[in-house]
Amino acid sequence: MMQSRTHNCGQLRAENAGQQVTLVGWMETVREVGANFAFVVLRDYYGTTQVVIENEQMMQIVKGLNKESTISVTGTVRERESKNPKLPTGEIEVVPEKIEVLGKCVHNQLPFEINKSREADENTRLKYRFLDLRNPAVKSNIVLRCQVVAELRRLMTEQGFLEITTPILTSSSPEGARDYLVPARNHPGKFYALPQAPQQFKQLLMTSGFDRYFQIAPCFRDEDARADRTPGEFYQLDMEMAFATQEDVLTTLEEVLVPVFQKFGKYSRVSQAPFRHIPFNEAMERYGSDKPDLRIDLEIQDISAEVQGCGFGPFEGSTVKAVVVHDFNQARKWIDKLLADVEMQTGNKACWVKVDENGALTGGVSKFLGDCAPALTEKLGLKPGSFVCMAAGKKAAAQKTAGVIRTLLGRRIPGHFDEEQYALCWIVDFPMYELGEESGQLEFCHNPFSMPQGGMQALLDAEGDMEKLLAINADQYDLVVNGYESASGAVRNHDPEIMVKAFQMVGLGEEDVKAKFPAMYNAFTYGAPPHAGAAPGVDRLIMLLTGEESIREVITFPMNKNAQDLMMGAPTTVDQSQLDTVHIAISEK
RNA sequence: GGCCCGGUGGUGCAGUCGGUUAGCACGCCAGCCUGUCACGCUGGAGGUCGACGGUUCGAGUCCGUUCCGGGUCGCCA
Repeated sequence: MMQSRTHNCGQLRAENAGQQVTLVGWMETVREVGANFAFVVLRDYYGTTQVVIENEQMMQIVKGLNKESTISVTGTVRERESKNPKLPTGEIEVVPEKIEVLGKCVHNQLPFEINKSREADENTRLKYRFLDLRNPAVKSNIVLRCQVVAELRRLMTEQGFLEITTPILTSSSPEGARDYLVPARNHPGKFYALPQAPQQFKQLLMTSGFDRYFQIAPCFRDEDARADRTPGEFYQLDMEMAFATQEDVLTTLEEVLVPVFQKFGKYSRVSQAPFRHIPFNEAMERYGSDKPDLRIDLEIQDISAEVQGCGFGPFEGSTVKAVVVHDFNQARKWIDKLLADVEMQTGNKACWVKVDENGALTGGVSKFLGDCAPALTEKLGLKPGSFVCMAAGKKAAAQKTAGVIRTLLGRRIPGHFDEEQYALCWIVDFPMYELGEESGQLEFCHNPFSMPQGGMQALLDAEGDMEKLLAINADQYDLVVNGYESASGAVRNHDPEIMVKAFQMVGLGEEDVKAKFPAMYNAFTYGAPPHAGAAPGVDRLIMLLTGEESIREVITFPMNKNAQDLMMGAPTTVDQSQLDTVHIAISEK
């Protein structure tokens, strides 16, 4: 029977000297400094405490154990002869009378050293995640995550929101990401789907009269990973408000998020509410992205008019965007790296010119731009030492490429990136429709749940006029923090007639609405409240708070890029009998 | 699926122009050490250099193919 601990390993101080204590934990290191004389560092969740070994009996026990074994140490607290001011428990040590082995580590060679696990190969870390998490530096992100989630719940609840859980086994939704499917045993050939988001359920809750809903909601999407996007599953602070406007939602979220960034953030500077509102089109023009990093002070300028007719093929008839940096003194090699990185990240080529000491264009594509040099100099405010990086193409491609140029230049050239802060903004007025890249047809830009600005009248006015349709905006908004999309939301379309009309614009009709969203459409015909909501991503929020660049650092048991859980071995094959039960046959190919 | 980067003892890395026995740090093992705390000192074990094929007198190094990982584009209503 294990003896209960009297203290934890982060607790004992000089005033405890003389007390009889029992500590438990992992044997982190053994420093042998003499015959039958050694220091053992005992580690638990709370901290570390030094145990001093002074006799042969204790030495025998310790030497028979591998590091990372769990032990119980009962003994006397003693003030240290040589104190360590760097450690909270550095004033004392425990002189053991009894050491009990609780759980042996039978491996004398660990896959990595616990305190340096962050440097180890990621696959190894993920396979041995339980060891990786013993590292306090790894564990602290998860602890912070728990605290943030608790705080989010507290703040939401304080504002009158109810946390309501919604089904995990539900029906496949026809749009959006790929679904994770679960075969239905009792219904051969039919499938449940895991929810990509509780979108329809929360809107149904609004029609049920729950005024303010939230949920720390698991969401499942079968899409490929990124550094900031875990494959498979992630969590959102999903919320929705009845009889609410866009401003009601934004204000509510500002009241929740500002304190969280202030309390838990790595940086002390946080944008104060109300955050800047940037219309989508303006964001694309000035920053080349709908998730601009406002810590970078560079902006994109349009030089399409200035470079027309200069004779440089790629610029003719194209939209041309430029980012200018003054007092530029990087070498050619640096510029080549920049261009290569832009091409890698966007698939589009960028080009450049510099301004020499006489104010003339030089280098890069300067020989093509001679005729328009005065116009460019005027437009961009060029002066000796200026560097201009340009992107050309269709409007959207040029904007996007220039956006990457802006980010890379801003981060690489000193003086343009004020990193240590949280710069928050709302991107608003997203277009309702867009032209499909492949189809060339009108499509919903984001999702069909959003209310078009101007409602039914706007749709009627624009009907049949592609230009006007493309100009219709939705009451849809994203929260952007330091260049990351951190939340997405909208004022929903709660009116079945407007919903049908909105679908008609993309060549669909009432039957399609009913087929795709049967429950919601039906519910809305029974008197629906206008409602609006949003869903901040929890994982990304924790990433921002901790300053981690990989989302896997803030997930307790993450999968790798290929959506495999290396620790559990998922996904796995299953017995034929299990397959038979759910009516699944595996094809050979 | 495309593109970029990487793969060298348990871990992290170096390895020049293709040339002797593949080097360093940490970890591991043994010995020494009574105040360490990134303990120190001495010695030792541990590697089919991701895999296959090619060029060559000779390949960790060059070429081709392939596998694996990360990043990115597509994708993510």
